[in-house]
Amino acid sequence: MVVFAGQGDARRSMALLWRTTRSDQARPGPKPALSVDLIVDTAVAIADSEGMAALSMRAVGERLGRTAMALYTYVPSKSELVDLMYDWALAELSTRHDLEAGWRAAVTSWAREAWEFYVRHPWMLQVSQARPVLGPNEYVMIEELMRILRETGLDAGTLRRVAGTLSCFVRGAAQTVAEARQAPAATGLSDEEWWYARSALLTEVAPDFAERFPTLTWMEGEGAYQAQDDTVPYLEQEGRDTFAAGLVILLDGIEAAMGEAGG
Amino acid sequence: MVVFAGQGDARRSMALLWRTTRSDQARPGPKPALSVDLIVDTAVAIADSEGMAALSMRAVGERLGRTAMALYTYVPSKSELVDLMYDWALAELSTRHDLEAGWRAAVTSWAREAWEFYVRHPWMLQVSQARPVLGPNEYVMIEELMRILRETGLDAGTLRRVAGTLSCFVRGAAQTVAEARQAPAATGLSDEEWWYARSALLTEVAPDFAERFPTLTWMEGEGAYQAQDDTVPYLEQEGRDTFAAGLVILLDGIEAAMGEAGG
DNA sequence: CAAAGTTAGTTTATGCCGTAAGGAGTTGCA
DNA sequence: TGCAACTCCTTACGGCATAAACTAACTTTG
Repeated sequence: MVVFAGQGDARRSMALLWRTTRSDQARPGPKPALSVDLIVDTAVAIADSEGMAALSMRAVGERLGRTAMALYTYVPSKSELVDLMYDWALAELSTRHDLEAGWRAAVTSWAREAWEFYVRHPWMLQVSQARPVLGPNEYVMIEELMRILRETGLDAGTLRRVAGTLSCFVRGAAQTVAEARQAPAATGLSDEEWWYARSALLTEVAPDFAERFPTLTWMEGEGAYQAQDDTVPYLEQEGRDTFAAGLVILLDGIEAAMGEAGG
Repeated sequence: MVVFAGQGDARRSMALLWRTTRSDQARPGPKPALSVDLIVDTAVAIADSEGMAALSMRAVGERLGRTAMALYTYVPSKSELVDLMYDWALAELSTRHDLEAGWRAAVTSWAREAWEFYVRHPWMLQVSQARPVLGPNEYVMIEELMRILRETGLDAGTLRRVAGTLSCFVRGAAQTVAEARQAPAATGLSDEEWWYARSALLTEVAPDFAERFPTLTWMEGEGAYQAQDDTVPYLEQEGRDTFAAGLVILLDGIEAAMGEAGG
């Protein structure tokens, strides 16, 4: 019997994720002033508003009027805290998309919701996906997508691949917009200011741009990079636009796969 | 006339990216023992083999037999170094995909190459996409994809959205596999060991798994999560698999869009 | 009721990080 | 010869996660 390194820690972190420990019975020592839930909530608030880079044990502790070390009574390490944040945030996703209007509408609503969720919590995209956290809400999210996709009649293996493709796309599309939103605050420049300054430098540094990049120059001329709506920052418009179009492309592709499989 | 914050730095970083500074003329002071290229090369080597987290100015300096501070003579800051690494690495992508066999084959080869590239340089995926680096090789990469896609006959706006969708998907799919590759080294556990330990804990912590997640349980039973090839780690197989299937789905979706547009 | 044991939270310290500041040594040009 | 420009170093600051040792609060046991 092999005992894997860190298995004891794994047990503790799974217990935290699935909340299987009972803490109602009286225990010696001072009453805890904090709780895991409170710490996770606070950490999520920091990551939402100031980004993952600003999330430190000190910062969380400070918001709660404690030192960084105080948190270690509740949570084994920062990485466990991030795992808890990850699963905790996923709880806000809805679990029952309507299948009345068909799988296409349901997938669309699942994807839109997930996209908005990631844009709202951009730090989620920085948590590694391999070796998933395996918390309850992550399973709920996957189960929900699979439940919808099963309506297509595709076999289980194809379903897994389709779901993976959708997830990759939604995450990727959300990341672009999330980064676009953070950029102005991070650099102190609006999209327009930034682009104005950069494009001036670009013609300075690459005066032969049009010859080197003819297709891009053509697209620029066709107005492919023109803002439609002046009230929304350009990069955000482009991101939303790409997501909407990409989703249709994917759904059409899935329908094609159903046709081939005789679904 | 507004002068934007950081524009002076922006000029220097653009000059570094596009290599428009000449250093051949004699200058006072000791001969530089290092060079921007050498530093960028070394930094890329570290990020490739040990991950972005292991990339520090001290680490780069040490490999070159210098202190961290020595690098600041060549490169203004770590974030500029990362920008240089980003564009430098992109240079290895090929610029002339064959269009003889049609756009589908060309897009497939572009996507495969990009996917392999990102898996080889996973740290690339951690460099923000909004406010792009705007180096020469980044433009080459986009130009090449657009050149291929233009064969579809779609309008410029649609092209932009299709290209964005493809990029999101390729990046997302590559990220999954890149993380899967790093996981065993990071945790000291193979996929199988890890899964074995975790699934034991999972039944402990969620004995009612089958009722809570019926679709996932069904898929498991159908063998959707079964490894096909014992010589390749499971997560990597799944990632490759998803990428291949997703690409076909996307291409079919693009064809559908061409049909609608009468292309 | 007192001693013992457990727990929450603190302070302190270690070894990382990016990088500012200032100094030492090297080189080309006046 | 001297100055200015240049490379590279040491030192230092404030940040980070977290280990270790401590205090103080509380329950349980004798």
